[in-house]
Amino acid sequence: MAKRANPKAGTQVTAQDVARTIGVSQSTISRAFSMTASISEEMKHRVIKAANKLGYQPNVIARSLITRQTNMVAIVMANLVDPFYPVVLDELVQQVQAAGFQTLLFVPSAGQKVDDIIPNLLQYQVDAIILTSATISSAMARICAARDTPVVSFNRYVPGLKIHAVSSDNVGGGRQVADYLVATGHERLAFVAAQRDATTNRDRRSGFLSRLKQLKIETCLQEEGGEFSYEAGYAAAKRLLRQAKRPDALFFASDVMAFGGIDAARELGLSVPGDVSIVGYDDVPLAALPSYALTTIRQPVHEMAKAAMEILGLGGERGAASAPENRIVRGTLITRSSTMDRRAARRLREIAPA
Amino acid sequence: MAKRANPKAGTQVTAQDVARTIGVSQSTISRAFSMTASISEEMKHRVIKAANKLGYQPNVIARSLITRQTNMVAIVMANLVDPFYPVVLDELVQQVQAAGFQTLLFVPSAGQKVDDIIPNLLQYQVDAIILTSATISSAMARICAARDTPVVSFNRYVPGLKIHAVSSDNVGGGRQVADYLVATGHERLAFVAAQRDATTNRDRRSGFLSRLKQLKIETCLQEEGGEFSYEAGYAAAKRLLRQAKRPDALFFASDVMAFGGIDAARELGLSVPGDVSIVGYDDVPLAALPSYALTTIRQPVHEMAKAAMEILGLGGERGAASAPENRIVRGTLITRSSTMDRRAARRLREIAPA
DNA sequence: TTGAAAGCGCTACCAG
DNA sequence: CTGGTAGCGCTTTCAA
Repeated sequence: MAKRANPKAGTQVTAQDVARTIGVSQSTISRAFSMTASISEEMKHRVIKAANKLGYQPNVIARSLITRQTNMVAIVMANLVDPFYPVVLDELVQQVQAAGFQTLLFVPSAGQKVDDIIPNLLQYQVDAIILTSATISSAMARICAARDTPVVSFNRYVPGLKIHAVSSDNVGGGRQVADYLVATGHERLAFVAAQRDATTNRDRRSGFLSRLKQLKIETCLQEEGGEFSYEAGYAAAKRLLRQAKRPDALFFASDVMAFGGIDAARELGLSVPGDVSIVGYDDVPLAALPSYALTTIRQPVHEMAKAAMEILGLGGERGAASAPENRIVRGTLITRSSTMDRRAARRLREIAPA
Repeated sequence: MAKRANPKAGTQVTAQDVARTIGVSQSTISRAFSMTASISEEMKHRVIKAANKLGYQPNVIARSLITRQTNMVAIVMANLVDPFYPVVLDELVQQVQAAGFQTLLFVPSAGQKVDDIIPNLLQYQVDAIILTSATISSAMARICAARDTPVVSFNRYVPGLKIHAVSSDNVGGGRQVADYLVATGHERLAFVAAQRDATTNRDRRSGFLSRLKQLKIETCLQEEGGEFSYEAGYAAAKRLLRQAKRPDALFFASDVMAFGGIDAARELGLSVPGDVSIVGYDDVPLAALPSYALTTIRQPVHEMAKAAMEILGLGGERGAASAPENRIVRGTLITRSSTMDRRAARRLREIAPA
């Protein structure tokens, strides 16, 4: 017989204890804490009272062993530094909790591959996995599928990979920016890219460039930022703005990059938007502050999180989608004072030249 | 007999399955995945090979039922909006993971009391609880104590409450700011407070004010911000800076408040630091950017997290502290260009008056 | 070193 | 509606 091996043993009040004190069976205690089981109101009250007196709380770990549901959702956050991600995490966690689930958070440490941590999460028998800006191998996707653990990739997708994905309409966002900058009379445009392989980066860029081509705008410089970071945006902007024929509008792959771009421009003695317009992507909280007042595409984080929950079967009607779904939610252009209408300025100059 | 009630059943490969395929007992499989149990190298290899082929992964949920250790640490984050908290969360999660634990994250939704969610976490049998900028009642503290679940309050403490606490030296930080502002020739100082009951707010303020008194500086305005928010800082600064005899230095209870203060000053046509010096508290990443370049007290987040882990017994040597510990880590003054030396400026004016 | 068996705390089935 | 009982997948004695 297994005798109390652990010093902590005995600390916990079990259903058995409650059962004994009021002289009923342990099953009855279980029923009192179940929504579905049938139990008389009177008995339920007796149980609850005794439970409270003893400080009994059902052990959900033991429960999950039988129900095969831990009610835990794993969230893998590849990045917490970019201010966009706290927003995403907040939204995700709120919705997970609202659906009655707990969040098991994992932040890969530097150099740790997401593939390596999935088995860990699986061992914890999580009911679903949400990957933000991270990807897994198709082998790992298969392992998750074999265990019936749905996986959704948030803010990124991998064509051909058989997991669900939710992202905002990055191609459409790029197009919106192109339309807007052209409509406001910008003539020498530039796109500052981030990680080559990130779908967010690729789609924003291709939407932007293809629309410019449609609009017969020929001059679009492209600069590799390398990363979605302030420093990358800063360095790229410096390079672009020091050119002889410098661009009159810079579109950055993300807001933080754009912040770097604005600071770089100011450091060069250029006015934003007077000399150069700056556009970002995400609409992080900082973009709204007067110091940057950044024109940007707002990512519909709330809707994206909702879509993720639905796909995972944690939303309204339960039951995860079986075929890999790829949901795309449309963003909105938010215009602030990091951009301006150059036609008006030009007209003004024509009427009253300096 | 309980027959597979759940549709998901059968999906999982169990130790029993592995045992059958290589014709050994299930206990042997268990031993192969245990550090301590004695098993021959050869057998271990056989087991691991078979396990890999079948895709077997131990079910840690089942394990924890016996070991009474889930290896999960609950982190309660009252706030993810203030940019200081993502930094804290990142650090905390990294250290929790490095110690071999998983993070169960809880973000109270608007209006949700922390006391109400603790039972939830306890049901998940977490091994420890970390509360950031949140407090629980002494009744709840007692419940946790009765279950031997250590609780540490991070960046806040409640005198008299019997839980562990880790914070930075907020009194000392306030003092450092006072010393610095006085030494650099500021004469009309102001402190912008946040939540009255927050120990962070109280201590920073009392350190600041008491040192000023020691230094025989009489004029220190105090303004209630109300909250640790950009808007609160902005509004408070507007009120202070519109006064006839306006202050020449503002010390805000936090960085985000200070950002609001800087923007307010600029909106009023005042130069920072030319007309007014601004000091914050926390040293969030944004404080380092040129647009704000905020002088502030850097909170030693890494050291604070380390202290929390030690107290909880998750650090180097295991074993939680039994008596409530209150650890205080010292911060550092980081001077940037939101403040200036007014003595130099004054001397200059005396030599060559405008 | 290995196998057999008990049981962690709970749910789910079966009778009554 | 309630009690009895069989296990969820695992660790841990105890014997061999």
